[in-house]
Amino acid sequence: MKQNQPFNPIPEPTRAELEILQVLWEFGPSTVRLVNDKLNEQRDVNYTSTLKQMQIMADKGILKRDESQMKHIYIPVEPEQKTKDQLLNRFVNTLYKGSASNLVMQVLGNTETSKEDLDAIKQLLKKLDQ
Amino acid sequence: MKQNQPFNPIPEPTRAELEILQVLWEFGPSTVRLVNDKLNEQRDVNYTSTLKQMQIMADKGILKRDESQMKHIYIPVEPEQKTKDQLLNRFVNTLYKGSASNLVMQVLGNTETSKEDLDAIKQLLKKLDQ
DNA sequence: ACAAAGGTAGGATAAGTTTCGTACGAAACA
DNA sequence: TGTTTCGTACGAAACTTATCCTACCTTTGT
Repeated sequence: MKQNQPFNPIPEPTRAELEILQVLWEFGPSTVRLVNDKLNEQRDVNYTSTLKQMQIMADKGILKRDESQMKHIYIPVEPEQKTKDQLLNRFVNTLYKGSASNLVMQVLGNTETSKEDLDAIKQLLKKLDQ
Repeated sequence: MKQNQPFNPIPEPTRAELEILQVLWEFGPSTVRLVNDKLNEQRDVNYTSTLKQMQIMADKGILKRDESQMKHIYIPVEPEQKTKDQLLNRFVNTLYKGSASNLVMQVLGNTETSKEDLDAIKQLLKKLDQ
């Protein structure tokens, strides 16, 4: 199997890939079995589908894997936050002309947000003020 | 050409479809020619590609069109805000476990936001406080 | 030792997306 | 009036995404 295209940037994860990343982010480096079990708590997926998907992600350089055991362990190459930043940036750029505050305003305007959350946001704003 | 599947919900726009929607949102109901010209300010696209794409969007029910003139006029079926809400919701759900404030906090933490924007956000927060 | 269970690898396939070539009609114009 | 320009329609092709079947190997347990 081909591995890591080292000179190309890691591509953005697709929808199914994102599902897998969520599991890895939550549970840390994992086997295909664990990931597949978690996915099946939400919807039916065949084991080999998850396997194939994770192999492809390794090919693309999204995941690396430890093959020292028979049960390979998969690990995201990029940290969770970096990937989320990347996705958030594209989202803001394409939908809000790159203006993060436009996005924030829509979020605050259109969803109910808990009091604690609002407080946390206010606090962060204060901190940013200096 | 098949039109409007009236009983199915309008699907989320794909990436290329979103590009087209952006133009229509900015310039209002438009011809394929105009949309294609705008797209070509950013990247090379063949006219018939844009045409085909917009025809497909009409098929899916994302766009409707006025065929009374030879140059058909395409119009988004859903208002801009509704489509953006939809996309935002999916984004928040898949990346931030549905917590809008998680998203907001990341945005505020990770990008430079202008003073005016921050003020606007603070004001909105105040308003939400009541 | 052998069967069952669980693992990886590698197609194959189906569906969706994106792009564009070709055909052909309508309008503009020389 | 004839040609060039501009428009739509249709189909094909290339690519991507997602899923799963089959083959085959390794481990486990009887």
